[in-house]
Amino acid sequence: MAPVDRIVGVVGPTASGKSRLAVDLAQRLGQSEIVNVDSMQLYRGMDIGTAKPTIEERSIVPHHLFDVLDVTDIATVAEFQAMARSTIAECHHRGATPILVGGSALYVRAVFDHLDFPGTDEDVRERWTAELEARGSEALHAELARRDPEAAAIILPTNGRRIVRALEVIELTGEPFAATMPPFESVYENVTLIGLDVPRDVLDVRLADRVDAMWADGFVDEVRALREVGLEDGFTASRALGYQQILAFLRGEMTEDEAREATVTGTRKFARRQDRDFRKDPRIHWLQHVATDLLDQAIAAVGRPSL
RNA sequence: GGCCAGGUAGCUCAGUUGGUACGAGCAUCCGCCUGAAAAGCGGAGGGUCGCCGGUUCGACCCCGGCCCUGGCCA
Repeated sequence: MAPVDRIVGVVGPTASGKSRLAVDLAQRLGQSEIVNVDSMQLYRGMDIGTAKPTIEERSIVPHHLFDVLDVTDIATVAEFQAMARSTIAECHHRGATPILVGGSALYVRAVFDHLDFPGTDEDVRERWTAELEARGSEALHAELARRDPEAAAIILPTNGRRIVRALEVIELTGEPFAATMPPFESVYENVTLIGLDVPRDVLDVRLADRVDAMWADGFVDEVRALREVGLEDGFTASRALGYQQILAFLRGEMTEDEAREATVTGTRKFARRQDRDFRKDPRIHWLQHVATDLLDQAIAAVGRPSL
């Protein structure tokens, strides 16, 4: 009998084999369901470029939070946090173990950690964004220093986006903006986080091969089709790796080859950042992605929850 | 074979009338991140300035020779 309210998380850089391990784990554990924790796999139609599990793979084990947004929708952490937590609650309600899989570090933390996102307001943010464009980040930083010296001391004067968000929160809540991240402490009781460890040189080869494979699978056509339904207007979706570059190619801003190259280097950079981010989380049990007994190790780790 | 341009950081290139390389972008490594986290911001490491010889107090920069790359001419 599965422990009550157990949660498993599988994290790691892109192309490390998370999806595969998750399905294997689900089958071995039984009574398990997979929950996506990837900001771009949220989008309908973004399949090839996000390496989304196929429909067949998803038919083996229940999968949640895939294909829940249109490319014109804006993905936000706060909304994702709510969706993910209620999905976890639903899994537990039906006696299943949710296995969360994803590479978006902040999204992972938003699910597990004590993160409370202050609200947002389109008009307020637009106004500050306009101010940023008109006056520059230095001037806005000075403005922030007047309203919230502590936040201003932490946020760099060059980081326009954080300054705008801080000003927005201060205006909305009337309270100072907490400019630092909380410690790695879970809101849940029984969590096991498994990280897939892939040496960087190995990862580089896998990434390049995977981008080539995506191209061969019709990545460009996928983007072309999504462009017809408004991908370029999608604030977040249009920035996804590969999609961003192919859109530039379709606009004639670069050659197709340059787009592919840029996708490879962009993905490599992203994977390194994911790796660095996850390394900082002391709760993660790291397993070698090539271990022949990877699944056994993962099962063993689940037997010893992180917290 | 002759002429021209060029050989400076891993890559693409700036730069100095001779006085310890002012470098930049990309890459690499690292840090930050609370409603765009496949996004945004920042820091660091890294160069015997093609090779050999000469001139000079001193050369990456001047002179000679050589090697390599690209282009033009034959």
